[in-house]
Amino acid sequence: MKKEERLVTQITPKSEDFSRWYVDVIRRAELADYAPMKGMMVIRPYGYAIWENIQQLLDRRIKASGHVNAYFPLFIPESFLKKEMEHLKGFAPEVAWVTHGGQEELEERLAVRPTSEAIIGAMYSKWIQSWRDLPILINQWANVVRWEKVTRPFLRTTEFLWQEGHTAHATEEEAREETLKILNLYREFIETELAIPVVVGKKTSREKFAGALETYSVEALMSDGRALQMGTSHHLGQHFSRVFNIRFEDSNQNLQYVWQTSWGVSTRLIGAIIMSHGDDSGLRLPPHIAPIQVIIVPISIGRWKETVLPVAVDLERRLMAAKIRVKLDSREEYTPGWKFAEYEMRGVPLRLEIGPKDINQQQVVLVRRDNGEKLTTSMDNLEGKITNLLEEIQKNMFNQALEFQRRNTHDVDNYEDFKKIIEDRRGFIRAWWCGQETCEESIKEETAATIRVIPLEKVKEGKGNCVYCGQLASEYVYFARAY
RNA sequence: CGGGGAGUGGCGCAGCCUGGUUAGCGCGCCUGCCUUGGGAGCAGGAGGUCGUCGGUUCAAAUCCGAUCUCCCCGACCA
Repeated sequence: MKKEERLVTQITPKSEDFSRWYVDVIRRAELADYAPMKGMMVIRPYGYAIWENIQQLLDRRIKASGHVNAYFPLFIPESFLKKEMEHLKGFAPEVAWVTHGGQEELEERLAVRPTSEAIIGAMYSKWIQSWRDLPILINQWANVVRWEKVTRPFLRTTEFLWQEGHTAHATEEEAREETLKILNLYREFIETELAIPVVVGKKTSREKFAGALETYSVEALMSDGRALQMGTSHHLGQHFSRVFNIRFEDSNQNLQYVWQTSWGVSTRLIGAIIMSHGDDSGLRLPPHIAPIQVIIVPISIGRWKETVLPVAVDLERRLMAAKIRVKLDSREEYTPGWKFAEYEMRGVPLRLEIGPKDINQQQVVLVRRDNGEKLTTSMDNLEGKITNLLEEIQKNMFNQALEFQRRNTHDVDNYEDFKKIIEDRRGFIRAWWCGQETCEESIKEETAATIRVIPLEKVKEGKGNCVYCGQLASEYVYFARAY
């Protein structure tokens, strides 16, 4: 959209200042607001509705793959957290502690969970005795607290909402299979429902979760060229089962430690939706998760209340019956033009305009948020047409994002190009890496880019020279500056 | 946590350097009239202990100190 045509003027243009644009969108679209405590935000109804849709669509998948939901305590005794040292070290700097109960000082401090491996591990040791008790496939929807130094709405807040899955298995193979199964579930969910293309793969040991054997992640490229980790799936090995003593007797009467996994996605996904799809006019929401999929704006001219409004009400009823999330904005105090701009900013995928002219012709005007296309269509089988159109918008948004990701993924074979691209254009950079942490570290220091993933699906076969040290390398990996 | 910038009605800002009596402007909000196919117009009106705490002074939005919060750039994380 050209500058002079911009109707949404309360938002800083994306090209001018991405960070301000991001915060403007969040506040103007009323997704969230800053709370009076550092790093904390209130998720407002419109933003929470998006989260509820995300929850619903993901929860369905989690359950369909054999998991069940449960709820564990918010507090974790310090001694539990201390059992796995690597885990403790990873989280210690950002744990909030409860030291008093009312006036009385506690015997033992309680951590406000930064994640629940410890408390869940402690419970699993009580629940698991036999191979017949396995696998345990539990998920919980919860809030966690991490005292981060730098915060940003949805991307990194002191408290955030997420789901965390925690499973226990009899064998390592089974645990690894579960880890990858969830990784794929996340990929499919994010691409299908959030319309965000991702790359999936394994984290380097430097980037893996504190206490995990292996960490896998789902990464996406935001429209400013920086990468965002959208979800992680960890193969925990037996680290936690050994310290929490989670043992079972197998069918050969041998006592064994279980193999575990944990995995999660958070309200950060909302940040990813904003940054992947948003434009200068504000949000663009994929239809699958949009709280309002269709906004009906009656054109209020003359005796519109007697002529236009009843038809609009009827259309709303019809679309609702067809399970479309529709809203009719019949407020008199705002002009149609104002409403057009307002719902564009809020990212509503489809606008339905209906005025006196349309009623004479038995038609409506539909305007797509994804590409601005305006089409006139008859009212016959409008439910069916809109249902199809929403699906088309969903797919188109994914394709637009995929096209962006492709254009901003660069294969490089020398460090000079690497530095130049990271500096000028950002995006994903794919290059050979020798596997040494020193190269990874040096690249990070010199370019601020990190290895996002070692992709599961090989991009290139064979071997090449490490982009940093030049030694023979067998991993072709994704680099990017990340959030 | 280091470097830079900023907090003034709901939002965006001016005023501060060079203290001075009723703290302005645009948008928004309220009332009325009139309008309504891309954020209408006119008239009237409400709303601010100038982030917070302390200090200097006859006098502080303005000067000094502390503190909190936000934004940007760097080291850690969903």
